[in-house]
Amino acid sequence: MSTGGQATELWLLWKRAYETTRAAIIADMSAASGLSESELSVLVCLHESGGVLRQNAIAAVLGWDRTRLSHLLTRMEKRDYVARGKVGNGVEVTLRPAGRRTIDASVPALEVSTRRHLLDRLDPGDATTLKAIVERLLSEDSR
Amino acid sequence: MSTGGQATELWLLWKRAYETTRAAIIADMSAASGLSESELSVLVCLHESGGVLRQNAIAAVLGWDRTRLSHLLTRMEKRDYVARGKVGNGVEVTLRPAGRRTIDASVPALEVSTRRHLLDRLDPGDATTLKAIVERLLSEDSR
DNA sequence: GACCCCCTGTTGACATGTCAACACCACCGT
DNA sequence: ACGGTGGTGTTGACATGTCAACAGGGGGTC
Repeated sequence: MSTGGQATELWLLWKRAYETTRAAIIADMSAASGLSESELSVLVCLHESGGVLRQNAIAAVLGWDRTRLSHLLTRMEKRDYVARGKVGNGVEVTLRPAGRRTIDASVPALEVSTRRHLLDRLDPGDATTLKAIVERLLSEDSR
Repeated sequence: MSTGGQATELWLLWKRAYETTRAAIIADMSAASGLSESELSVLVCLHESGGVLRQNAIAAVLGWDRTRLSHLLTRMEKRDYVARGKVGNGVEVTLRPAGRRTIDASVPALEVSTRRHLLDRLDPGDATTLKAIVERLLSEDSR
């Protein structure tokens, strides 16, 4: 039947589990706040940094392409979630009241949703192990 | 600094690790075969099932939306990777020679790539644990 | 058979992401 | 001051995904 090797098999399983979990969390968050996944990511970034960040820094934290962020911020600016201002070389992104209200409401909802779809489905030991594993994957960046 | 709870923190870490790994594997596979991630998924599905599947079944296996698959298959049909034929209620998707050649070449490349970016970065024990964890996430489908 | 309902898939409009080309500014050496 | 170079963002064309509306077959029930 399956001709995939060990590594492929693990990858496909991981992929499917991640995407299933992701879909569930996105659905929750979209219902709770009307935010898309990307918008939420950006707002969480800003929230955790006090509300102001260089566009550059956001892209780095999220591991995103500059272009993608630029397009997204253009859309978010229109909805008045954030403002952009030139700073020397680059651009500074600032959380605006509407964005702050939304993200303040979303952070607790996100914790509830991630707990329900992820943390509560794992044994306490597994949660610890999973965290260790992903941290190792992220740190061994001999990319 | 960060005001996220435990569950959110774990989720964001997992997300970042997954997306980083995914990007690396996609880059490899795109270079090796010219296939996009979605096309590869569909071809792997067909490959593992002997070359013929109901459109319905593909969507179920991949956990995809009907619409997405329909659009993608339309594009893949044009490139002659697959053919579609009506069967009773639904549609049967068949692997065509060009598609078969491509996937036959890609399966070994995928194993190499997933080994390099995922399996080899984990301790043997961690690999086993990760597999167990994702299988649990997938099976406890009290969705 | 006529009707109804569910399952399957398609279509078109729109949202989002990607890619390559470009514009701009800061810094550096001369 | 001048020109070069690298880092930063934007833009437009295109690829891909999502959503809601629709089309049509199968299998019930009467």
